[in-house]
Amino acid sequence: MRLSQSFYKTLKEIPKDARIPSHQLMFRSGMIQQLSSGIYNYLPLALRSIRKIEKIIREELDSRGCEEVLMPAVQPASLWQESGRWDLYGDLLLRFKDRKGNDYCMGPTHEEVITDMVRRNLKSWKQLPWNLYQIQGKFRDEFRPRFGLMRGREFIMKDAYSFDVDVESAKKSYWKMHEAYTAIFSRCGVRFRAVDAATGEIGGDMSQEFQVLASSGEDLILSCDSCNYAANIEKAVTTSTGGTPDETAFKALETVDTPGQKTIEEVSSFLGAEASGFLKSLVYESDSKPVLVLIAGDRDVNESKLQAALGSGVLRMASNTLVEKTMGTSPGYVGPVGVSSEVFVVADLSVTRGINWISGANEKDKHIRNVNLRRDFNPDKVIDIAFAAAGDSCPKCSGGKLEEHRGIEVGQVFYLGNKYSKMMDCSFLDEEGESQPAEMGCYGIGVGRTMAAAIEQNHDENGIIWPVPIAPWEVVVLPLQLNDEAVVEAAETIYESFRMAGIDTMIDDRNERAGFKFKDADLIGYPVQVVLGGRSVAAGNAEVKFRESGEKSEMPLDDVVVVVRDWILERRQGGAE
RNA sequence: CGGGCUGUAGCGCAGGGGGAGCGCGCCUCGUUCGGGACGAGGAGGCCGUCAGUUCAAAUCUGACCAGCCCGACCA
Repeated sequence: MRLSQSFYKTLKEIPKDARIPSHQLMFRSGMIQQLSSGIYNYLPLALRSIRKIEKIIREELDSRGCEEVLMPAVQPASLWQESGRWDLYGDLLLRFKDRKGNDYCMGPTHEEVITDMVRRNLKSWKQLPWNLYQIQGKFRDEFRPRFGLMRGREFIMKDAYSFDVDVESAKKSYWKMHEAYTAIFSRCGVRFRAVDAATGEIGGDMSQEFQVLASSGEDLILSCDSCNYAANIEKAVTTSTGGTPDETAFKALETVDTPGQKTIEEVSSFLGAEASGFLKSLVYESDSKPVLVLIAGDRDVNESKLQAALGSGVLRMASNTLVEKTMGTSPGYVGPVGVSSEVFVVADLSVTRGINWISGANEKDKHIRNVNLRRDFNPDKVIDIAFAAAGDSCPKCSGGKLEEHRGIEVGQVFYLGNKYSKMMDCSFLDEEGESQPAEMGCYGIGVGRTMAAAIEQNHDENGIIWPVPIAPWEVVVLPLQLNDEAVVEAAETIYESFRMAGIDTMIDDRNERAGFKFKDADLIGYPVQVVLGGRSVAAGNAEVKFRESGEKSEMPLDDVVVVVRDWILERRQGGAE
């Protein structure tokens, strides 16, 4: 392609709405432009990269026996009513009516449609397993779109769904997709980790996210410094830290006045005690029933763990009114001692680690010292409901400590079970002639987000540094003096040779000054720049610059194509560390 | 959905009751030509929309719309 004819425009200044590097660079390099909040045009540069990511996905999935389909972006409400999600999905679902007044939505995901599609065709166990995927635009009316393609409302997603005869083979399908994802992201040239993930409303306990490591990531992940354990903080397990507390060291309960001191911070400084010695007592409302939650003062409640532990549908912090009604005091003075047996009490494992806690006294302006498990309160459940944190012991190996990283979730694999197949009657006859619901899995990859994450991870102050496998163009040829015939001829010859060699090549044939072209080339991030300047060409040479290392080398014009081609071919298959 | 901010040329911004401006970008000419050149000339805006106040509104008031930030939420 000739840059002089290309539909693109670079900007020197950073648009004010772009906050993170990938967004700024995609904007500045002319890859994307915003049409509306969270909705973008993909210009040629961006689309080329996206197509490459899609090609990698297709190759890895097709070679593992998956088949591509394409489902509609617009979906009838009836299917969503059947699965029960028409009411559950909330405002994230963009709904509208057609001319006849029937309800529709823009598909935010395709479990319903695929389940419907499969059930029309599935008769016998002999047909399975199936694994169907598509690459589709999805729409989710995000509360807060941000960071460009990182969290848009309309976005390109690869979603796949597996259908198996039983749990065992469904898990095989799951791990096969896990393997495919590992191959895909390696080939895209990003540094990533597969981490245990929370399963949200769908339930089940088998799900992993593929997280690209980047400081701007929205997700917090924890990984062990000595084994392969890694999990999203939403999911990361904490373990009990102590043995049996020494009951002989229990001291007598003592009520203290703490006028106006409500938060752990306030009370701890008022009493001169560490936050870790406090028993934080929170009242939640789980499916309209109050639950008292106890946790060490230096820990935070992980609501997704709590929700899973309680098996609740809707979980939220109780209103002040409900707290008063349940505990007889306002938030700030709530504690576990003397709680009505009507109230369900859940304690985090951290509560077992210490003795002589300080907690609220269930009386305004008063706290109690020396509160002890079993002697003074008996939780109905003691279970891991805390957020894990950096420095915690690894739940999987002995001696390992957890480290914290930020990540961008680019993919998730999910074992679904038979929730949808049961709800929507997607079943087959097994070997005994019995009707069985299919065991399902679903698997997503954010295609645009993967591209953004790659930029987030691979850039410097001058611009993007594309990994070769997903670079829009692999090489740019830069003739520096268009009025120098030898330069132009050398550039055109090399450009043609690259094209013949199957290298994706751009030639910057614009009549611009050298510095201008260099800046643009660095910004757009071509992995290789072949620079043809008057002096070098006169000496029979070209200069080759590698974007990532910044390394430049002068070489004979005749060698350029072979050297650069070999360098590119070595890297096309990706394989980040 | 709560709290906050912003809408003036393609981008970044200044102005703040009576002439619509600056930088970058764009067009023409000349000089320049290896890290976003310089000079001269030029094109480009219903100052987000609608209403109100006023002799007069980009400017004041109100409503609405849009975008952004913080929070809550999230496959």
